[in-house]
Amino acid sequence: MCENLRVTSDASILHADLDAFYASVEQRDDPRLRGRPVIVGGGVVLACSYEAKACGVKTAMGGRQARVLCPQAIVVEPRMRAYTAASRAVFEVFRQTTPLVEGISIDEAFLDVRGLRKVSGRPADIAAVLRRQVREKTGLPITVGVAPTKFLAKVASAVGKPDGLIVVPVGGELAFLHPLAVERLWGVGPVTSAKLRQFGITTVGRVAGLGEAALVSMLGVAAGRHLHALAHNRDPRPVQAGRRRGSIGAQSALGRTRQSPEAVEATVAALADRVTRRMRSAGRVGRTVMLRLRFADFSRASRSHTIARPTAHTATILEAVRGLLVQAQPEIALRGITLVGISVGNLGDGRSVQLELPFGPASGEELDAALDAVRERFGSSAVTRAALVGRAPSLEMPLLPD
DNA sequence: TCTGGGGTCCTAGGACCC
DNA sequence: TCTGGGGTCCTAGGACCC
Repeated sequence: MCENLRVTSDASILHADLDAFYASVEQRDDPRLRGRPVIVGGGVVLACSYEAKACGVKTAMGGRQARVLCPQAIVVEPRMRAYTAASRAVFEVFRQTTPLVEGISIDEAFLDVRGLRKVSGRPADIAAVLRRQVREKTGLPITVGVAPTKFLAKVASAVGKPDGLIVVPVGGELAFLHPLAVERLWGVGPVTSAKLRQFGITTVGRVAGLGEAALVSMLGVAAGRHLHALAHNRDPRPVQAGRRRGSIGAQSALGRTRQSPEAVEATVAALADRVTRRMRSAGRVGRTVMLRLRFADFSRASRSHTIARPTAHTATILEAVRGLLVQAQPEIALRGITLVGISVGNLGDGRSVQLELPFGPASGEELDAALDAVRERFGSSAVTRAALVGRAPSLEMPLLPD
């Protein structure tokens, strides 16, 4: 019970983050692009090389603005397959370093190297080797931050970019953190940043100087507590290997010309097909179907529906989406739709069932008794997960082939 | 050529249940 | 008959991340 209280005094978490990932893959694969400003994506900048960043180009910037800032930039179409392959190769290097790898996105991950000291050396040495191996095996530059917490490791890698290694010295965490701008805190975007700056709070140190209550009153309970903890470098989250995502979705921009209802319907059908294919190949099923819309004025809306049984069946998902589309029709007619997306959440693995047992309220002891009863009846591997949902016991059991 | 294509987490209100 | 606490699930919206 007390093992979670173990204190990590060592900087043993690595945050590894590929630099300008898509653009770096393009420069690696086409020598003519090396040393030159490269922009991936025409309508919107998906990624840009450091040469383009030097002109002021940023990720997610409109393509036209990017070209004004950097007229000499070479614009290339994204090649998602190449990026996926490159990502796989990099993650292979991560997993050879330690089994405790938590992928965050296509181009970054946390690695827990605690306990590898005898085998592989200090975390700083492990990080140096990791960077060299990624460069040798994939030809890509990567930045690594090393710190005692996930959050601080991520801050360190951001500060160390590009192609760098930053080790936050033990005992020097707050000295490193406090001079940084508030925007470095995970979870501070444009809205929160504006609120904080309104009160003259521009650095992490100023946030740390505020009481938790003051932050909560400014930003709400969750965000206030979160920021208060981060500003003091309190982040107890462990590196979790094998985390699975909670939803699968796809979306499609429709452009600004008015779409007929039939055209929208056809796009939605294609999206449902794409999403359910991906679900099936990932072996996932889901219950909550969400329709996302964006309108001509860039406002957004969403509609969702939860179906009784989890599924990855295209026709079932599409039927639910059609229903949502009908619901949203008045808004679409009024405001003009420019983007449509669907996603399926509440994902399960399709190989197990959740049982919420029809008795309760339950205590931990009653849950244990229920577990024993099920194991006696179905075998010791029958229950893969047991938890109290509220006061009622919930068991997860593998779905037996029939 | 104004704005891509994925995701996560939190909040708040209402329906519903005991 | 009236009032209440405590809880879950669903829905919609919003902020944020890469």
